[in-house]
Amino acid sequence: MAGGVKLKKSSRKILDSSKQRVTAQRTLLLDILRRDDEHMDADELYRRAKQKYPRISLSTVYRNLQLFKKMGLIEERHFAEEHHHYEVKPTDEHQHLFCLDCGKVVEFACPLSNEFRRDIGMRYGFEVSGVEVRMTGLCSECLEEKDK
Amino acid sequence: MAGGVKLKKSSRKILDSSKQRVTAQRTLLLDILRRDDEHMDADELYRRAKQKYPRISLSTVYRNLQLFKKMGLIEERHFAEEHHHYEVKPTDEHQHLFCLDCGKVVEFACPLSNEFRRDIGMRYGFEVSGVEVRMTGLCSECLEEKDK
DNA sequence: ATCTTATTTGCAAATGATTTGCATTTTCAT
DNA sequence: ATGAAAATGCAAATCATTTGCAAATAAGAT
Repeated sequence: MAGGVKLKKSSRKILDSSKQRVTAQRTLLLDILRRDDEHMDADELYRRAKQKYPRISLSTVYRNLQLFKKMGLIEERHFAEEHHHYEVKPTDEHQHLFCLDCGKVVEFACPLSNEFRRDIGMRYGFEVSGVEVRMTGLCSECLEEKDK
Repeated sequence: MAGGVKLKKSSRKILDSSKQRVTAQRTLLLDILRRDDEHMDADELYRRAKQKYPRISLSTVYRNLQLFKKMGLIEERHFAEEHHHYEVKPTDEHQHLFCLDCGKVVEFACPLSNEFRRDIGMRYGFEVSGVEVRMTGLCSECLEEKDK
């Protein structure tokens, strides 16, 4: 198996079929985001992109993040820090739980959120398009750590 | 009834009894936050404080917001923007719904969140201390606006 | 009421994340 | 292949927030 990790559809194709210009940098960035799907921040993405394409600039990273966001490919998350994190738009909705001590982020499914969305939307006359649930606390490891 | 708007307990007392130094600036800032309880950002708080105390500096605002946060008096909200909003810690938990078009923020009660918190905490071995639900969408007015 | 010292303040400069202007390069439809 | 429109890299700008430092002030001891 030559090549690398597989992606269902090549990032090139995604870009091409949404009539966005296909540049090496843009394709690479989308590849990384789709392959290493974590909660990456702009700088981390930049560092990873540089490994393959050392001349890439941070502005290009930011500009493409904006584009992917507009295209609906990724979502921007506002965690407790001052910078943002991005993740490929999940087909299966999931929410975040994170540890205030070690910063670990756990994703969890939240089947209630749809029901919920409808209920709240109705009540306030909103057409709700997104639900985000963030829980914070201490993970088991950090709790143990504390008990010492 | 002379004076102004009433606060259950004076901000001065709150500060004093938690052995924080009571300065004019600090008291004023806490007063404003408690009185005009909205989702204020640092700059808005600064502007309002300057009306009473024109010499106050923005750093003082930021430094005291940090302090109030540590004291558990206020909470920092990370909305979609690049700056933060603050609100007096609500005794009754509530969540946020907001309009992507006009920016309006609606608070709603979310009785489910406690049930929820326990369930998720259990499942992942977390001791969950905070739940935040953010819904985004379009409010009725902006929806109408669109239909024109 | 005054002295003493640690804290807080205001200001200006620093920082960190993100954006922008511009000259150059690249893509893509012709 | 050619040219207009869009994307890139770089450096400088911007925006929110933080920090260093000297001067001002609060609170406890005298």
